[in-house]
Amino acid sequence: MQTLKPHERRHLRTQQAILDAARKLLAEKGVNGVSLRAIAREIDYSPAGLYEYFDSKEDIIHAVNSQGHERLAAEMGRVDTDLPGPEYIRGLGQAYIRFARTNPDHFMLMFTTAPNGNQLEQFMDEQSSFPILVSAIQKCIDEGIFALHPAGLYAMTLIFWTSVHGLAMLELTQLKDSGIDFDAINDIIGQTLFMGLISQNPEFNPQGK
Amino acid sequence: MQTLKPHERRHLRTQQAILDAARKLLAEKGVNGVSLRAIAREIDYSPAGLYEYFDSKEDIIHAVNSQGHERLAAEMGRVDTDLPGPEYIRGLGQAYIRFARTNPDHFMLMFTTAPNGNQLEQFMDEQSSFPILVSAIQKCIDEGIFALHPAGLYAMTLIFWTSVHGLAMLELTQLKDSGIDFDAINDIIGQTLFMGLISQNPEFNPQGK
DNA sequence: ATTAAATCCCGAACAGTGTTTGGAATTATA
DNA sequence: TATAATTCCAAACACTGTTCGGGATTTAAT
Repeated sequence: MQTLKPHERRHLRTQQAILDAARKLLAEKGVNGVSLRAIAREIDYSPAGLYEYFDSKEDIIHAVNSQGHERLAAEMGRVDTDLPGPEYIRGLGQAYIRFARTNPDHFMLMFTTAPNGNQLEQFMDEQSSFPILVSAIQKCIDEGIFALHPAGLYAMTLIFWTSVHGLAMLELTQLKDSGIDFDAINDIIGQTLFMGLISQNPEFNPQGK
Repeated sequence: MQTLKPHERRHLRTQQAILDAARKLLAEKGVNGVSLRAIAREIDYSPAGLYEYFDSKEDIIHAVNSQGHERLAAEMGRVDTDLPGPEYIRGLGQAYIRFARTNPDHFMLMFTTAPNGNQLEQFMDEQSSFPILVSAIQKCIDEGIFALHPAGLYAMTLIFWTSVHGLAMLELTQLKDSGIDFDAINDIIGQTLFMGLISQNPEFNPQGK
């Protein structure tokens, strides 16, 4: 009973083909290019045929977003975990922004669609981008660089996440084509947050700059 | 020649009626509720009639967004400018988040639509939210709390803007209904950025906490 | 092997969308 | 008073997500 029946494997494979086509259209034609008819054309189906695999277009989008978060987490997972806490966080932030820059439409879709109930818990709990960032903050605490903030570890993680997320969003929307060096800004923000958290640590106060 | 002709005033008034109807629908029915037919129905026009006042729906949305930025700037303008720099910045951040929370769909639309060429310059230059925040940072510099960062005043402003913007975006999307106290997080972020910038100021290093 | 059931897939249609066209009615200009 | 500009709309077009009905095909049960 461990292995799936043939028609179940085909079903899963077709589902994935639909998601792949949707992601391809998203990258090539933008959000408006992702229509059921375009997806169906891409994989040699009729529009009505897709409803055998997803109940609605919204479900397809949610599934695409879910896999998008997995990809984002995978990118962040490629950062060397042996790096010192500060440099690890920096690497994670760069990976986050690089993902947004490489997949702008996918990133925008992921973070403009409200999650689907349990999708929130999945995002916070499972092997996702947030827990990875949490572990990086914990690492800095373990190394004695940060003190555990009274508001808790998650609050400390949100400090970094909101900052890098806001920067990524603005780069893709309001400040697009502004000529701003977002990588430099990202470093400055990271540096500032760092000094801010270090200065709140009574056990760790290196003199000088 | 200073005063407009009657039909020009009517034209402007109808244009504004279209934008008001669009904003009303946006607030009441969400983004998908803003259709040309719904707008036309709201102001007793036919869908085709709207094209006498705007060339496309995209133009209407851009105009709505432009007025949205004016409203956001107006909200931030109500913060007492006589407050000390730090508290002034805090008030601006709270106004920003409050606007996003009060007009979620409008805020999302404003910051998910790429600006329209000169719309970017208008946003950076005119009496908009960004220059207001810039003045707040300048105030902290004038008060000797911050040192001017080598990357410039705008970069320093971006530090605060991206953080509060990212927090507002996450509150409306990924972390909606998460139960997180975003006002508390906002204070923590502001506090952390503060300590970070102060610690980079050689002229200002108050001992103790 | 034969029957019953589940799955797969699509043509056609429906209500909705933004947009264009052509012309009728109104208003402004000469 | 004649001409031109402006205002407004019914109708149609191409597109969207979705539903329905039924014809194949594949699976499960007898």
